[in-house]
Amino acid sequence: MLSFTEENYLKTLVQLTVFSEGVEEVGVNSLAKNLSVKPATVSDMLRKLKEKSLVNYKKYGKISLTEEGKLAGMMVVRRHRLWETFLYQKLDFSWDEVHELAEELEHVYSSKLINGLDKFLEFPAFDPHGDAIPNAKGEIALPFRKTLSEISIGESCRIVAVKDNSTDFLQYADKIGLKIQDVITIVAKEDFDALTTILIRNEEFVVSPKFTENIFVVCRLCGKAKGCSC
Amino acid sequence: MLSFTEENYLKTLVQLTVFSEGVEEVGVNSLAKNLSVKPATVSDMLRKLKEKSLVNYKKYGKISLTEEGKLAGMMVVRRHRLWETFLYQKLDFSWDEVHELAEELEHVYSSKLINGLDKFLEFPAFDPHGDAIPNAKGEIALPFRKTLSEISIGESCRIVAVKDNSTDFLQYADKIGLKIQDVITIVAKEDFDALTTILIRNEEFVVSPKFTENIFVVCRLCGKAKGCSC
DNA sequence: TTTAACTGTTAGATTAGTCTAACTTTATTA
DNA sequence: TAATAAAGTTAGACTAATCTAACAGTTAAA
Ligand SMILES: [Mn+2]
Ligand SMILES: [Mn+2]
Ligand SMILES: [Mn+2]
Ligand SMILES: [Mn+2]
Repeated sequence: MLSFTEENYLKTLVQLTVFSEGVEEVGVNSLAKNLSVKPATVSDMLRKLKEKSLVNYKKYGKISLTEEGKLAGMMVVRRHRLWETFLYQKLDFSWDEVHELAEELEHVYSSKLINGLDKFLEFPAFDPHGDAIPNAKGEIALPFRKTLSEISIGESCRIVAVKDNSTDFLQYADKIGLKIQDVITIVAKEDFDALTTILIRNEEFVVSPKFTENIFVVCRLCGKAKGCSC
Repeated sequence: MLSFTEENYLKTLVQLTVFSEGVEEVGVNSLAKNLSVKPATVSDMLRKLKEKSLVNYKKYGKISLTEEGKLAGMMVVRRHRLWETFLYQKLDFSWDEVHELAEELEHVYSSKLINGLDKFLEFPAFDPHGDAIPNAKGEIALPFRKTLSEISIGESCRIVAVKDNSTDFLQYADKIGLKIQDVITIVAKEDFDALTTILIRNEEFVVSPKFTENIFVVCRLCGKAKGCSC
């Protein structure tokens, strides 16, 4: 049995490695920052997680997940995203309200519950933020995606997900009418401060790099992020 | 904010007083037994609950809930029973599977979640075990009910709820085909050991007092437990 | 290559919730 | 009423998760 806290460490490690293209291991400070605890606390906990064969790690070394740890972390992500989908689809929560509650619900462990929920929702592929939901085996389709900040002037793309799940960001996105699957065109971009003018449904908005870096997009025609020849 | 543990103390106090006809206060030992902890632990916790004005209590005295404590305890019961209903109605859990999971889900606090769930389930009045669900204000219709053990030979009654929520008991009830709203007739009862022969849907079963004391019934015609003149 | 900056570890303290063992108060029974 | 039993409290200890402060190891710069 894993405690809430252990599960949070594993989930965060999944986010920091599995979901971070090209990153296989992290340091104590980075993990501590992402968990909002002090490095000393992480050092301690790592001993316990290593004891349970959930992480690969040695003193002063880098941290990575074992297969077992990765699976456990993936299951937390699965539960989180299924609950978000439930709240959004069935209880009429908005996409900026679901994350906080899912942080708690994700720790209620029961395969029967979570697989029942999956079936009840008719096996959704994505959560309300456009993130893929791992299946019962902990497998997930890791998509190649660009961020909106990588798109050039004059080009169009399709929003598939958001990186930031914070209330602030999501409510701002709502305010300018942005939705998953929308098409965005880059109208202009300042070299100086990267302020970008975008076009959504015939309306223009000036947005910051903080915004454009938080939006995942693919080619609006073929759905690919890399090697698209449309 | 109340911790899981504090919520469990309050919920148990509600069960031991509010839901126990004629009982207004309990002792440390009884509370300890019901929470599966030692009396010393309860003594400690009572200081904290008193500090927060959730219980009335003084050293070596009896324990009762304040209005505030009662409301908080009722909300835990509300969450518990709504989750049981959700699992039973929407995720196809059987009535002997829901209790354990609801013990965890009941501690996820969010009015929006719980009132949303209530609405989604179309404001159910009873949980799968026949127990009334408190409303959003913590109010509940406390029914007068007898236990099956109080019914005389030759009389019939209608099952409205079960007292025991344990897997063992509920699976046994399933095995003999017992369901909420069934009509039961007392065929015979031994003075010696209170073994009782009952009739459900034209089948006879011999059951123990442990069983008959765990079944709540009312008059099969008027639905009353007391003062029925049918 | 030596120092400075950064990264990570350890020691000691704290809090919540629990326990056992010893003690105190209240209730019951002889 | 005095002895005994039952109920309840307190002291001291433990675990998990956290912190701060001091220390140690690693990396990068001067
Ligand atoms: Mn989320
Ligand atoms: Mn999400
Ligand atoms: Mn229950
Ligand atoms: Mn129930």
